[in-house]
Amino acid sequence: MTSNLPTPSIAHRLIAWHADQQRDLPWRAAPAGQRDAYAVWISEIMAQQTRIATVIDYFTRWMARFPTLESLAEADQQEVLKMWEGLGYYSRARNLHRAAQVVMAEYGGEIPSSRAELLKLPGIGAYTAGAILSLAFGQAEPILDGNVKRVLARLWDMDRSIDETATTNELWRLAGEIVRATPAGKAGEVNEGLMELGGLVCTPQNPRCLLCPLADLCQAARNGTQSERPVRTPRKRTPHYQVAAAVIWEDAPLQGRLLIAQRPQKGMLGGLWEFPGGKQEPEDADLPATLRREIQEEMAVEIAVGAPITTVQHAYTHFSITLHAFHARIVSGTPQAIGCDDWRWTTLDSLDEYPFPVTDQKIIAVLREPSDTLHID
DNA sequence: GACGCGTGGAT
DNA sequence: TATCCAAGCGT
Repeated sequence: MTSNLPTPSIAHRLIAWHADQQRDLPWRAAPAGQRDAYAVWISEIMAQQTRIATVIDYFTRWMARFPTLESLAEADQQEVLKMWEGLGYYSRARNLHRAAQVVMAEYGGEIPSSRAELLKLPGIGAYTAGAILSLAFGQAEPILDGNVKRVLARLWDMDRSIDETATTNELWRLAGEIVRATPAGKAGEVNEGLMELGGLVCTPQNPRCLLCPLADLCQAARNGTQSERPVRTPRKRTPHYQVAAAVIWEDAPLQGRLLIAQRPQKGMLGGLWEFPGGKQEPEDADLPATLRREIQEEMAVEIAVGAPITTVQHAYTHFSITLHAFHARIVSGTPQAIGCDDWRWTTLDSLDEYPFPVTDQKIIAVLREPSDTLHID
């Protein structure tokens, strides 16, 4: 399925190209291979499934607030999630926080420098382990992320989907061959060069093959199949749901305190706060009925639903929603944390202290708009 | 192996 | 406007 390519030449060219073309990013203060392991770790976790342009500001703020692994381990989880607010995939932040505490307790605060030990830490998988080992500790360990998959799938013009396990194994093997053909101490530069090449030149659409240092070796370029590589397994269509959220006022609408609930640690948006509510089910006559049912189940109170506030459209990766927010008040009962981890009465101003998903942030923005239209009936 | 897990930029 | 999907990991 693959022809042999000169891996020492690939490594050599990647080192030269990387030295000349790599971007100036805040986590690249030191040369690849001798960076602070904590900074490498944070940047790699943030960059998972996330665009670099988005990561830059989050990384800078994070390192200002949690400059050391110890400062992260000692922080409150709510503050960690607040720093992650808006980045998505919040288990990354929860795992990072837990792993920092493990490293403090088990390794005296020193990030381990072996693959086996790194893989034990929550949130560190094969890719992140390889990145830390090569970029921080200079070890000749391979990495395989989306960029490297794409570059290698084109170099070897692979016609099997890169999402299949067999293909992934083959790609890991090739990434290992390249990094082992690298001069001592240069593995970080080669690994980062592969990623950077994928990010700047060997892009998913319209690859800049004329600028590629490996163009004459590339089997996809030779065969004219760049736009067909890598082969991906098509994903399923995403369903759409109607979701209702209640802004429950302790006193009158837009006055005094309102009720927020903390989502369970496990599952979607775990540990974040929200306006209580949920998905509309077939038995719900309308969205106010959805709200009354959900909040009775989650917090054991009966509510009266008032005027609509706003509607938010949002597309997640695997489904999309229309979120309808309503004013509401409690008719009977006192809130209990049943379907949520915790709940609070808070003022509109102090909502900033809590981490919220972007959908609820949009509701908050509307509540803060000076407006005469937010009456309850 | 398949699925759950967020967000926003590009096209 | 709709669709894709970016430096993956855990279950």
